[in-house]
Amino acid sequence: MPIHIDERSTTPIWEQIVQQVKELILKKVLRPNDKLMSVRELASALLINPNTVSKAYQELERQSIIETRRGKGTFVTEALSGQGNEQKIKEIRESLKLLVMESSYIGVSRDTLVQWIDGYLKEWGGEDDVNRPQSK
Amino acid sequence: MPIHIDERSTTPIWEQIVQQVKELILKKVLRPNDKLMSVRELASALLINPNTVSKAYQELERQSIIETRRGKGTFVTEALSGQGNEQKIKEIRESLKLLVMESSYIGVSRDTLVQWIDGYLKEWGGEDDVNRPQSK
Amino acid sequence: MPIHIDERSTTPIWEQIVQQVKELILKKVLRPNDKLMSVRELASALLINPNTVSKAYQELERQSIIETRRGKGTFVTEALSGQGNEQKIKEIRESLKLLVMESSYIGVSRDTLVQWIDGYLKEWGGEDDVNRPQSK
Amino acid sequence: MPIHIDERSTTPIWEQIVQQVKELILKKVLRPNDKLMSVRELASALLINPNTVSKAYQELERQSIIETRRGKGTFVTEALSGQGNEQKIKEIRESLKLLVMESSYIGVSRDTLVQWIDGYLKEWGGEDDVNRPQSK
DNA sequence: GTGGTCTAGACCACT
DNA sequence: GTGGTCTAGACCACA
Repeated sequence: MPIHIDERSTTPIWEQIVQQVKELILKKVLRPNDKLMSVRELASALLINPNTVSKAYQELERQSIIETRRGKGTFVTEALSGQGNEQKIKEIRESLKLLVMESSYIGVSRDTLVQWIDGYLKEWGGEDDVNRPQSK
Repeated sequence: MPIHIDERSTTPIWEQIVQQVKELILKKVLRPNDKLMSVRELASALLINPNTVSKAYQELERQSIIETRRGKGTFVTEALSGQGNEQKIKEIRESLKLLVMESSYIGVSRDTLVQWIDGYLKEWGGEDDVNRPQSK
Repeated sequence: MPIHIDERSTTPIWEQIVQQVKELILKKVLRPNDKLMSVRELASALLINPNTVSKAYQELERQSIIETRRGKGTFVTEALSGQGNEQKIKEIRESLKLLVMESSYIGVSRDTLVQWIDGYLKEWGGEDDVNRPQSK
Repeated sequence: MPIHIDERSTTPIWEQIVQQVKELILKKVLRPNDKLMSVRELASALLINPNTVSKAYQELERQSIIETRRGKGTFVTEALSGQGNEQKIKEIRESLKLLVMESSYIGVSRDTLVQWIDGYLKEWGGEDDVNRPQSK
């Protein structure tokens, strides 16, 4: 569970953790029912405040990506909901819009963007529906 | 120059203004040498503090997107240089990565993303007609 | 971290701070990873508004001279990259031109100018000793 | 008397005029007792407000670089004072300090600076004491 | 505790 | 009229 923090980054540490856990799951380094490091373990490993890790875990739980089983620890949830969270989609579209705008300004072409997207998807496992193992 | 602020959003007001001005330029509603609303005008139109507008304008100027002429007002810059800002590209790639991650989780396919991108680019298209009518 | 403000000067306070911080770094009074005074501390020390200090710090960060770590404070950046900023060079040449013009008018010779330059460079010299004593 | 204004520049127009007049004198395009264009002439030539030209001329007069002879016009003064205006010297030293600081940051060497200085002096007429014709 | 954002209102230089 | 700067004081997220 290799997570590393960039202290300089402007994105909050707890958010960096959230993002990296998600990435580890997409990359299948972490799989459903795998146990995460405890809050204290991870905090001391990263040399940060346990509160910060806790906040990250809470956010991940809120997104139903992990779940805590009392007395046992924190685990990756079984199935990742592919339910079209409308709110989330809106956010993604908004982010994408800004991203395409910025790309336009500095001269990054459409095709380059698409290439980058494909690059990431390939890196994380190829199949188009990696995130919905039960369907199909 | 229709700008509107989302008070609830977590992104700072000044940044919302920056983004929307950029969008207006991409959409060619604002064209090179066009005058922006004055700091005071825009501030009272949006019911926000002039300082906030000022900060937005200063950031836009820093990015060479607009320029202020003393005592005259603020204007859209002549040409948008496509200088390959490496730092900026890094940021875009990072954002894109997160965005693709989120998309995977929520079940948004690669093709949908590409469609969205093409949609935005088309919307800002290259036509040279002044103030494209929103209808059509 | 001795900074002092000239209230009479026409150059903005925030810019005076920027300049003096830069000077302190060149003089090696401040070194990479050193922590700057907090916005509030410096503001109350200088009897100015925290916003003004903040603006100075933000400008220094924009120039990659310092960096802020959330909730921790503001620190001197590791390495000063000598990236050949063309725009900046143009500005320097312009300033230098004016300066030489003024010098000519007032009867300051070329050699005097060169002496002054050497004086400054020597003052900020390359020695690696921490906090060079002003005495000696 | 070729003067041109950069509307985009952040330095005030009146100051641009002051600088360029000084430069023209150093370059000997304008010589002692030469008549300057009238305020109105110059203003309409530059498409700017006469007040702005007036302000520039006032500043030049304040520095004893030009003088107005009532009913006759404005003229370049006879001899340029080489008196070591202490205040002015202080200002020059301060500017030079900042300039050298900035140069250090972006990696412009001492020798480059000296070359630039020599370049300007040569451009304006070579002799070291161009500005004090009466001595020697 | 840290820095980031915003408001309210003031003054200034430039045109 | 324009934008730039500063003050006073408030609230927020982050650690």
